[in-house]
Amino acid sequence: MRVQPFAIPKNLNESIRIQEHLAPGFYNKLHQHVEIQISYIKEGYGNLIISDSIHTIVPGDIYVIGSNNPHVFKSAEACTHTHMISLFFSQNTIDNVLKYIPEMDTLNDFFSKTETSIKIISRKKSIRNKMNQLLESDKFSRFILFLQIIKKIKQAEIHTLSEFKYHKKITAREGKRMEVIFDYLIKNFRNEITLKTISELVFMTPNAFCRFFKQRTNSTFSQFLLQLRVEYACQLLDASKDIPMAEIAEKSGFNSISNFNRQFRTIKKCAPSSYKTKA
DNA sequence: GTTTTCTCGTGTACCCGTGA
DNA sequence: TCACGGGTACACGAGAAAAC
Repeated sequence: MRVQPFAIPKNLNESIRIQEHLAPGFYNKLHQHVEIQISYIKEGYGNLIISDSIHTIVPGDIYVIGSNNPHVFKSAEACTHTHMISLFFSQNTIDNVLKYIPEMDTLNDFFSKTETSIKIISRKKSIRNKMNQLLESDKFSRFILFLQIIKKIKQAEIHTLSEFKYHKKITAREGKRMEVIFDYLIKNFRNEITLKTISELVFMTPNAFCRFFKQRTNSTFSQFLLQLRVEYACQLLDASKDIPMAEIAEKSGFNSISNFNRQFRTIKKCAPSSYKTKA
């Protein structure tokens, strides 16, 4: 999962870029780009890994990915169809609007919300409608819709996905390592993974690996693995109320139900049984 | 069946040295 | 200067057992 220094293809005569993604799976390469990204998941499910955090994605979700935040949308194994509408724009676009049109100053603090990446909690229906309209609109209408979407996001209740900001540019070499690490973790999190195994995979000593991983993700290897397992357990709990807790623990990669209970409570601030009741 | 407590082994952080 | 390795202390994760 090399962190691609991704360049969003954009014509010189447009300040925003609309992208419709229709494929069996999401674009699964870890990447980062200067442009802010607003994405509406129409179909498909899996996980969004962003900086130091992992989140379950389901149809209807809307995300704002901050500038240069390394991220990847990973489809679930059983997911065979994905549909996502994304909007890309640079901070300059809004700065220019604000500079010349004083009436737009209500958008002034938009960037305070998008310094990091966020998930939209409220006003999703109207944002979804406008994202859908973007596909059939001409350039002028698109820009108006873009401003309306920004305004809706500014008013919406949000959930911050990650507070962590990695200020340095991730190099190709680092990216290649992260690619190997994330791929291995995502494919094997249900099994036992030792620090020795994963550090050998990227030709590092356990000490060097711990430091490398922490510096790039603000999360320790075991914390990250734990998040992956708990998110997967939540998906299982959401999917069925009938699976016994011990089976969910085992399927999520926990060797004991006691450890599963404790770790779940640490991450989700509630016991697995109460999460199941709420789901 | 689920949650909590206790104990032991391992992962992590820190300091310092080395080499590119 | 930066990335990485070695050594080491300690925090914390994981499993067993008990309690609910």
